[in-house]
Amino acid sequence: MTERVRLQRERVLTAAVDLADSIGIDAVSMRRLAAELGVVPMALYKHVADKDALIDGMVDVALSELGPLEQADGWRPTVRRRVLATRTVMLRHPWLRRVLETRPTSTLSVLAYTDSLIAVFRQAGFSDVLTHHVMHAFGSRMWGFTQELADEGGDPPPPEALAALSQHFPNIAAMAAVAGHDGSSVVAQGCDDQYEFEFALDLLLDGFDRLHQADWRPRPS
Amino acid sequence: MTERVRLQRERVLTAAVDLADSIGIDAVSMRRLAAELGVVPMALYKHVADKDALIDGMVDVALSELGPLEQADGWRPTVRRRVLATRTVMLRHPWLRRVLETRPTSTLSVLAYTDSLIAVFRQAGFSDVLTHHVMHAFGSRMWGFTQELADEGGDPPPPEALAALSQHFPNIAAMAAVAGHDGSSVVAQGCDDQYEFEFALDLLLDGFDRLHQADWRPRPS
DNA sequence: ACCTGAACACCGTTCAAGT
DNA sequence: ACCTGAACACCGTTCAAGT
Repeated sequence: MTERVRLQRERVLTAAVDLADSIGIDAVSMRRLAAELGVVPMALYKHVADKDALIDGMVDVALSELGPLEQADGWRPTVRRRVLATRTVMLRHPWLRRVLETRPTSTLSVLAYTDSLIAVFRQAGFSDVLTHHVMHAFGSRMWGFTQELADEGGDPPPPEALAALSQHFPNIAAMAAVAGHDGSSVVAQGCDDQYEFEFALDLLLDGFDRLHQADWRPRPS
Repeated sequence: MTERVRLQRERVLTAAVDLADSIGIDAVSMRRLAAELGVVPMALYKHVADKDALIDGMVDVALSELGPLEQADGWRPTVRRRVLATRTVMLRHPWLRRVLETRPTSTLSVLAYTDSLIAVFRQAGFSDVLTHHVMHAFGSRMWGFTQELADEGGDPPPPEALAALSQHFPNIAAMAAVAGHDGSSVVAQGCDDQYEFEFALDLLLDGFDRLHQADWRPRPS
């Protein structure tokens, strides 16, 4: 009985995840989701308290694709591997980025993920204070997403717009003209997000490592 | 005539900013804003094309509180000062964080801000490639906001919830128990966001500096 | 006791009717 | 030519009526 309810709830949540994957989270409404499942909108309220609970559940479903954290070698490769694995989940569910960034409420799976990452630093001998700051500095990058600076998706801008842009914003234009690390122009095919993400990730990890090695501690006040 | 239209538009936008500041951006609707201004909802559409344009305009208004970038000393204090100044604007308009994070479209003021920051690095002799990566690594932190890891606002959790939390998530609990840099418990009064932001900012600037000093260049592929 | 259709209080935006 | 009320196509959620 409760087993059946759980299954029904799971079915609702995975349907919501699939729907968000295909039509975007903004288009996922209780009514649309109900239609997708062939039920009346109100039927959903037996499985989720309200729309907020639905989204929390969607986060749980998506994060469940992530296995438990595997700690084989040192803290640094462990964290790196973990975050990059999380990143692949984020790429699979593009709506997840905004949901995690936007909503302050933490579901159990979010807390569990954060907890397991903190554990890696602490077990590696990071002091609690340093770990605290390190996690703040990590910020949303611990979820494996880059900050989107520019449009990213959508059509490339028309040539005349590019000309106007480079006139008004020569520095942005110069950045856009930088060749990707594979030699191709960034303008042509956008940034190599994976490369940029790993660059920033390694920069952070370098910083963490350096502070840890130097036995960083807070200034006495 | 066009002057009058501009003034009217400005009035609509600043009213929207004030409204978002006081009741939150989610509660700002075309209808609510119109009511605030004592006009019929449709009247707004003479000054803004649609709600997206309204929000773009709100971003412009908020960012206009920021003066032009002042470059007196080296790149590092210049960038640091600039970002911390931007942070005060963000704190004044809490809705701005989500708007900037969420919407990929860039208004002119957003582009101008980004361009002026890029200029600082380039003029300091950062190569274009390095500047590119550095701006990506900077990410949304160039806007002066920390990533919100936890709830932040709202009521503090009840004691029994804390007990349950520390049992299931001992590492998160340990982080929460870390004393703030002024010696007070974080649990009692939340993190010192300003401190955490500057910590992360300096960590990034350290990394940028180190790469620049070492004359970093991309690996040949 | 359970289910659900209608209804409520909202949205952003279109459009035709009115001046 | 300008303005605007009504209307359209949506929301999330309540609640009472029906079985």
